Amino acid sequence: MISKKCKYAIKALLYLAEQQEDRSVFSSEIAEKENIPKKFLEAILRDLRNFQLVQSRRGAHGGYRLIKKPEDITLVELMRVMDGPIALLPCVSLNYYHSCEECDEANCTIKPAFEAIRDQTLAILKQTTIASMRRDLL
Amino acid sequence: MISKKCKYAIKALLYLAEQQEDRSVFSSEIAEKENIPKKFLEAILRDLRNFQLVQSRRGAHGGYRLIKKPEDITLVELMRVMDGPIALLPCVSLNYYHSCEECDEANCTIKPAFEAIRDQTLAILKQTTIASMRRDLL
DNA sequence: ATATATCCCACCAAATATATAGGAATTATA
DNA sequence: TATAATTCCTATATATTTGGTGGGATATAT
Repeated sequence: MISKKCKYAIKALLYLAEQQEDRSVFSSEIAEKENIPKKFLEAILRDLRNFQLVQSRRGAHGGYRLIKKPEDITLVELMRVMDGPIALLPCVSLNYYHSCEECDEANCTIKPAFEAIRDQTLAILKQTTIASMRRDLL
Repeated sequence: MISKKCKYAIKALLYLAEQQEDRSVFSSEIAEKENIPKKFLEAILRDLRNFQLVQSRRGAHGGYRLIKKPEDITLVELMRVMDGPIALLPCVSLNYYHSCEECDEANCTIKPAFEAIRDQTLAILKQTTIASMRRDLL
């Protein structure tokens, strides 16, 4: 399962992707339209800004807009920054590796299987982008 | 990520699969060899027994043994009983479906993408079995 | 100035993950 | 039949993660 945080992030990005070019959107508008708790969404948008996916502007007429092309925002990237590793075991994670502690990694019997699963999972998740999920283009 | 519970379950089943036919193994032996907390492992083995994967016997000369063929124990089955849904969203889960509450499911824009991901993920996880992970057969 | 938005920090409750403790029930065997 | 060894069961403990909320500082347009 992805976290609600990640799901909200996807929905927020989709909402931004569906706007006219150069239109900024308030977090309150996204929160209302997508049914996302306002304060929680603010924190998520801040994250998305820190990860260089959206741009923000304060004050009256402020808001958020995409700064990365929807077709370049992959689900795998989003899941990694919001939820962490894609891999099913810490010891086979490409971006969040750490040892399993309780097992002898060199002789770990389940590692090869989980590496294969990781690679196949990554292939799937890289295909899905914000652009590919746009409701108005389905 | 899978939980430690699920990882321990996989390792315990693998250990059992590697024994001579009809040899029962104590939980204490598995715990020691696989570096799994003893009491935690007991609870996991009880679960595995309830799910009809292993058979247990009490008292002296008791222990556990597999009652399902290693090639018939798939990772997908194990992950489901230990950790719950495979799907990334509750609304696309085949075995643990529940609605997302905050969204209008009929018009949900991200659902189709996550259904596709679910199907591809299931295909991968069904291929991996306890038999396919046996260290002595690699 | 004022209204409006984002930004930031601290906190919080509930759920989940990861166990541990203590002892009851069962079984083989001396 | 006493004993030792093992599983079985319930309750409890602790840490981490998840999913938020509150208050107010900061920036911006008018």
